[in-house]
Amino acid sequence: MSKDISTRQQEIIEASGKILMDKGIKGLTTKNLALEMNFSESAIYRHFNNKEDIIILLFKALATNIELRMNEILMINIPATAKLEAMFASHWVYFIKNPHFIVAILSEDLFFETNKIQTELMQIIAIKTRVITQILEEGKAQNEFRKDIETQDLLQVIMGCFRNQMLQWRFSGFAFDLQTAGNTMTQTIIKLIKTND
Amino acid sequence: MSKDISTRQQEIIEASGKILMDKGIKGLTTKNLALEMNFSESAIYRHFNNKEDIIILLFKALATNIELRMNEILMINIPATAKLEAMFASHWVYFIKNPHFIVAILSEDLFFETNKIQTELMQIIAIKTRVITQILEEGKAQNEFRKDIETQDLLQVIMGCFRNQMLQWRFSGFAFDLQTAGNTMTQTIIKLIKTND
DNA sequence: ATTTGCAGAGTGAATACTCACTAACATTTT
DNA sequence: AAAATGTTAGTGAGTATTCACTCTGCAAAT
Repeated sequence: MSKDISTRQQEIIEASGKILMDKGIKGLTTKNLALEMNFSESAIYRHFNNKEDIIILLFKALATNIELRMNEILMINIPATAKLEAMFASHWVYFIKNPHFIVAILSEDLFFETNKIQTELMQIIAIKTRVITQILEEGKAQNEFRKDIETQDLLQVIMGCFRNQMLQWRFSGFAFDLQTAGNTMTQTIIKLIKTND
Repeated sequence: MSKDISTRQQEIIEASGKILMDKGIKGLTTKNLALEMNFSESAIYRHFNNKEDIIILLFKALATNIELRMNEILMINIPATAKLEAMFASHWVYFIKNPHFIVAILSEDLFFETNKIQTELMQIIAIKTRVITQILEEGKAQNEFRKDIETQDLLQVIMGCFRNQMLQWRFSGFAFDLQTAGNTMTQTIIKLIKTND
């Protein structure tokens, strides 16, 4: 139960990511994992106690990355609107590079698989909630965003739109340009929530 | 391959619904289904060719119901805003009564299971798209909704918010009052998309 | 000499589905 | 009315397959 991730563990969660992309959550089996790693099924258990731990490490990597990127954006001294744009843009870039995370994060079935996984996914949602809430409050304070709607409610709209965008991309088989579609969505949201001129 | 649904088939898809609620999509096995029906596993196959057909019939029932309810709302002679409210309200009532459909509809894994199921789910999305688009266009024509955002983009926002609301309800274990939360969400959306006074 | 990384063969449990057969009932023929 | 025939809805045992995971042993690195 060491906390450091070995290179082999890293390789295994990368292979898991590749499988998620190619065959979806149902394809993420020990057999396919061994096949992808070019070693036997039993070799997996030299590096992980069980399959759940692999998935948890995968989510931990995502959570760490999101937290890092988001905190960076929060610290820059720019208007809230620009922060919102930067936040979305950062996500599109990251998910285009790592689309397997979308497969994992959108799987409701995975969410209900075990308590540990559920906790890990909640953690990611909590991070996003915190960041968006902060940006919204900031924007309201600076008179960038309308104040006639509760921050809580605006948050739901933004989270919903974001998830919907990812879902559509995944359903399309990652066919369309997420960056373009994502930016359109971002501008739509900004139009909706900004103060009236 | 008769088109009419027998009472026994009806009972089976109802049992499927109950299982979806109690044990989620992973619990929907032939074993559990037989247990719920108080007969043997093999008896299932007297009424359905395979498990897929059960799920498809389940979705067909949902699609038929949505289409019926939505068309009814579209025909009433009320403002587009009221239609949007009525549409959402109708959904909350229906899903509170039939929460198992939420489990089914939110399962991405089910979506990617087979082509037939995918087609069936797409059908439901298509119906919703058509209805919301029509309401939005109507609202724009009547100067109820803002015209500076493409209908297509507003549609995405609404669909995203709706799905998000259902997802939260499901994640909470159907704990909170969907009607109250749903109405708040509806009012938020209306505030966002209505023309400025 | 011990640990590490792996292979190979295996485990039990679960999965959807099939098979031969049966009891109860309905319809048709005698 | 009685017998023959067919249908419907069920059983219980069994199928092949897949799943996550384990046990034993071996070779190479430390």
